[in-house]
Amino acid sequence: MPEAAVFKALGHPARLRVVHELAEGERCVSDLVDLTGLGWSTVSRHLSVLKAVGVVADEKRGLQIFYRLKLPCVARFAACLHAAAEGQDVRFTVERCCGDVAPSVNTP
Amino acid sequence: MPEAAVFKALGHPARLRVVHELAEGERCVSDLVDLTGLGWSTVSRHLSVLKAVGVVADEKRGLQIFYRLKLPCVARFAACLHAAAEGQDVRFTVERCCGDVAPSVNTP
DNA sequence: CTTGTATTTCGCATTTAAGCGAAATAGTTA
DNA sequence: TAACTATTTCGCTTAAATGCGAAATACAAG
Repeated sequence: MPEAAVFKALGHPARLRVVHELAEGERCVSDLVDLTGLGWSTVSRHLSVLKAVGVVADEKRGLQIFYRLKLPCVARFAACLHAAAEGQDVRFTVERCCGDVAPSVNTP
Repeated sequence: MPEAAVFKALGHPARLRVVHELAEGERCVSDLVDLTGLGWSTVSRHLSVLKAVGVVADEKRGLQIFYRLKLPCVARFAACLHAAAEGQDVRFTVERCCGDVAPSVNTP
């Protein structure tokens, strides 16, 4: 059951917030420190957890390290759960499981 | 970030195995004890975790309590992750986010 | 009403995760 | 090369999760 590690990595509020933020685009560590309100070392550890299971990737450019979302399906699934929690519904076609997709949310 | 609790609940090998098993159909607790090889009290606790976040539901019928998967999208997402881990791809159309769907797996 | 079956709750020991600040690292700019 | 910036690693403390067996609960069958 190796994919349990992915769920586990996402099962922390701060890490999930980071994933949502990265769904909007690349961010450097200091952005994510601001976003979460946690300490540098803590954020760094969270990022290493996400990276270890392949959810994010990092790339050094200039002085900073930029993180990006490697598995977009994670953000879609999170939206699905969020909609389910609100009694709403999400309809979309997944052309490529972990690639781009055009989601839409509707009330039931 | 309330959906983090769902990810957290799924982020344990035994619970994820249970979810996969329930994707095949209803099971009673003793089935899941056999499946996981864990003790009754441990399985019961895992089930209560899954139930608390709305991933499964239980129903007492006769002498036993049957558990069923309440959020099918969980099983689909797990299949997506599994495929991604193997370098494969899953294509499907989600008509209803947490309802039935016809998935298909292909090599890239 | 007593017994038996299926499951959950409790209490405890062990392991694992979270968070922080200090120190280390790596690469940049002066 | 020295100082600076961005980030990670280390060491530590505290909190939470895991697993078990024993006891409790619920309820059906005799």
